[in-house]
Amino acid sequence: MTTSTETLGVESLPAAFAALGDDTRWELLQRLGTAPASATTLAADRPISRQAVARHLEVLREAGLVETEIHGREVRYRAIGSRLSALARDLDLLAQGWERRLRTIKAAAEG
Amino acid sequence: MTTSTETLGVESLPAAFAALGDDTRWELLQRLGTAPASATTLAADRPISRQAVARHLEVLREAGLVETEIHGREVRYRAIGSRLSALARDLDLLAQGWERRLRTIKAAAEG
DNA sequence: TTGACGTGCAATGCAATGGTTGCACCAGTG
DNA sequence: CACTGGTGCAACCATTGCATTGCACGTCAA
Repeated sequence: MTTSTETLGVESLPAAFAALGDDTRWELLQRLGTAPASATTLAADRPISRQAVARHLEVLREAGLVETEIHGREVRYRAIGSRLSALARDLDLLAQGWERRLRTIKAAAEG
Repeated sequence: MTTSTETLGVESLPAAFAALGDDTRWELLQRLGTAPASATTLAADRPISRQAVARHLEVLREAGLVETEIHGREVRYRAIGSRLSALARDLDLLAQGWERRLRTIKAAAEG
């Protein structure tokens, strides 16, 4: 479970995608990929409230895409790159399987 | 735009994820990765109506994840593996960048 | 041509989601 | 201690999204 070749498991993929499928959340995640930050900090240069940001961060955390780090009285969030890598790996594996199978079917249909 | 190394562009990623972030849609997509099928066929062995399935398929089509193929009076949908591959590639690139940057920051903070 | 099947479109109901504000609480700092 | 700043929790509202049913249209087969 700690190797770099681990996968998320097909069951959890939709959940992860649901977390990534919101513009604000995606923007926040990208921002956290730059450097860790707190909900208050993130909300500062954004048109939405601190609570709204915190809610998004919680969703990302539940999806395993972000981790928290206590720093005094503030909670800093950081993106977990390895999770995204695992996601990418799973996707690619699926895609390859489909491509192969469907190519076979298509060839059979045309032949 | 037709090579196997193309990417989707960061802007369209959340949209694609939103399409993938629904359980029913994900299940349908996996089913289409097995073999092409029509909305009616797909709805047959599923607890939801044909119209609901059709709506999901439309979402997937708009996200560029499936393509249609007219066969007589029926519309068959097939999964587009290359799209998923492109998505995987984009994700992996982002993840790598984050991992590298955040590692640097973390090292600086601990040192 | 008639009947049956596959689609598409529209109106509707209900649940989930994303946003807000207000308040209470804890942890550092003067 | 008093104050300030960052969190967390709760109530509430508006919008979106998923599913439904009903109907109309086109197309293939008997």
